Amino acid sequence: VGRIVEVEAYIGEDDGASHARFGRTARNAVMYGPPGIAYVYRVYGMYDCLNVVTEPVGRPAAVLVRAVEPLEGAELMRVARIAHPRAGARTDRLPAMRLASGPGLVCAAFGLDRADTGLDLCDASSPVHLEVPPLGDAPDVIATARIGVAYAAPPWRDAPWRFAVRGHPSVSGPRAAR
DNA sequence: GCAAGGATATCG
DNA sequence: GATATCCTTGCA
Repeated sequence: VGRIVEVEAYIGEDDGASHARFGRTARNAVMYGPPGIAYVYRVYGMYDCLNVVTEPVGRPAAVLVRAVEPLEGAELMRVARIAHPRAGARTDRLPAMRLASGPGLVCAAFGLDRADTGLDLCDASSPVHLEVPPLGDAPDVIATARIGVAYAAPPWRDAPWRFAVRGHPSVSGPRAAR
């Protein structure tokens, strides 16, 4: 169990940073389907990234889950991280708060891969699903440009569609960027 | 600062 | 069918 603390939004074929920018393909087809479904893709040949499809059928969009704060089962996440082919030599000593601090690490920690594309994340009987957290203090959320989309033309490259809990230790990237 | 590593989309 | 590129990470 974890709390999502960092995400990025990708919306429409117009979005020059989205996988849907070339239109519908075999890889991104699920983005055109109903919302609430998992879209897991592989990047750089070694990491898988979890997205939640959004928007009604026919409108390709998704939210990339970039970082999660472990709430329960952190040591199981660590085991899953160590089992990943790209695990580092220090994964066994990582602070629990950093076990899912990056889009590739979220999937590694939760044991997700591309085969999980299509899962209904709104179904509590699904192997992985979303829950609405208890109502509490409103988190302090910052908005920045999305990571790793330098290839996109403005305004998509600079659109402030990355959202993160300000100063949260589980947010991805170097401490200075959090 | 950069290599690893393979799928993806596009080009020939 | 070949090739440039990629919504990243861990180590030098």
